Amino acid sequence: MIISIDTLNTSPIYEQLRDQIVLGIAAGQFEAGESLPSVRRLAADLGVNFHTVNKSYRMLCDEGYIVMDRRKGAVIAGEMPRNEELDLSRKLRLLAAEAICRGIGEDEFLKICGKNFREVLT
Amino acid sequence: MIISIDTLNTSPIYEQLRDQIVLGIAAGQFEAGESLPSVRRLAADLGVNFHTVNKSYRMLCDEGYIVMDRRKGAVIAGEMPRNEELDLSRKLRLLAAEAICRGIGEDEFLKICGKNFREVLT
Amino acid sequence: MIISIDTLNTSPIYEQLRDQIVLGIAAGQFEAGESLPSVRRLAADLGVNFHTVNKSYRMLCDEGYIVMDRRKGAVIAGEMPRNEELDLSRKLRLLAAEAICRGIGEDEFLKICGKNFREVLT
Amino acid sequence: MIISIDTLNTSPIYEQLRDQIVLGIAAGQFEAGESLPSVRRLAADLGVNFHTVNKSYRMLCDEGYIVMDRRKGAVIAGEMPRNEELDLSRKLRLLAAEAICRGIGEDEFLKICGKNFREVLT
DNA sequence: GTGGTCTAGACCACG
DNA sequence: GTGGTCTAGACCACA
Repeated sequence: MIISIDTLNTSPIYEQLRDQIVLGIAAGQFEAGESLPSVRRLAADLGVNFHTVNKSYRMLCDEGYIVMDRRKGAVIAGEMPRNEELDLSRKLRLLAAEAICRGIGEDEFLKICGKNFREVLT
Repeated sequence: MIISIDTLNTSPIYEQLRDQIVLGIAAGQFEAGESLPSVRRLAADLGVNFHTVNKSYRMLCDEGYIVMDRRKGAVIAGEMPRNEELDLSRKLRLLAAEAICRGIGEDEFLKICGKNFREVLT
Repeated sequence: MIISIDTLNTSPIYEQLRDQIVLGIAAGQFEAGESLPSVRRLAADLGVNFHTVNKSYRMLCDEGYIVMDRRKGAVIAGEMPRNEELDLSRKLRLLAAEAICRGIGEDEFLKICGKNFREVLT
Repeated sequence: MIISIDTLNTSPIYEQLRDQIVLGIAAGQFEAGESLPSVRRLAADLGVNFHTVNKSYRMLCDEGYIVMDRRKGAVIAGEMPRNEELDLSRKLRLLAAEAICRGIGEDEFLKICGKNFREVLT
């Protein structure tokens, strides 16, 4: 899996990392139980400090995407909890509002949603 | 329109403000050409620093939601540009990925999208 | 409130800090809503790095003892969740086992528990 | 006796092992003078490094739970010293503090203590 | 002035 | 060789 950092992006590196790994998991590029590269390894590869990668992993761990195994390092979680729908809804409403302000109707909005959903899987 | 800020929330106040105003515009609580409260007025009402409100207004202005008028202050824009689809898509893909990781399929995802779209309008 | 660090103690500084603050809250030395010293302030007072104090505060925050307020910094939480009984029980069973191995019976164990409970409040 | 280790657990394996053996001794699953499995045997059974088991045994030895016999290996100690009350009290105070913060009173705390004490013996 | 981010590098615990 | 802890210091975002 290819992970890249955009230094021009305003969002912090650890968040970019976290997002790309989530996208990778969703795309099926990682199997459940598979190990991610070690924090120091990935940090070296990306040319960032290992604390930064560590923070991403910690975040993914808190969110249930990965599990820190004492021996295998960071491992893709098997089953992920479904509780966080509230936050998904909150974010979706904001995106919907931005779309509405730009004159996008429900049908078109759903079409965009579907298109992006499928793009994740490719 | 009711705006509430949460200092416990991790997202900055100016962003919370900006988001709620966007939601308000989408819900039709403001007409095009209508004025928002003055920076100082809103700041006083919310009990926040007026620099904070100022930053929100500047943000909304940069994004095309409002225009700053020397006399009428912040005014809801008439027509808003549709350019930012790239960012909409980027955010949607991330939300889709998070949903996929939690076992939500395309149909259910679209149902959630539709539900939240309609909730904005109420 | 007096916080001290024992460099001879094997447990990490951030944990010692966390524990002492929990003891302080239980003893009523902090009111709900009261602010803790800023991370950098406390770090300077204790002669440790601010990241270390930061970690303690983050931990206390995750556990619900404090809340990070964007303006007031770290604030003692009003109501704390009661969910963590499982961990309390697990730890208690281990302590009980150690006591049993040393020939301490239930009555004496409970007497020790009560004594220490009351000592926290003083 | 059934010993299970959890590599996802944040506490080190040697400590998990040590804790479970202490619980086993308290529950009467070992007689004084009885031998524990050899370091290599237990390590193989659990699928862990034998250094890890070794460290647990050394720990138990230092604490007086077992004695290392050149022929019989690790043997459950006959009489265990009662000195460590200080540490017991320190840990109990912390648990009491956590309980107090969550609104648990002395009576309820003692009830929980008693319940867990008895559970160790079963 | 507050916390957040990031870097850099040291030492230790663990397995 | 892995992650965890701690230090030190820089810069930025926020209010």
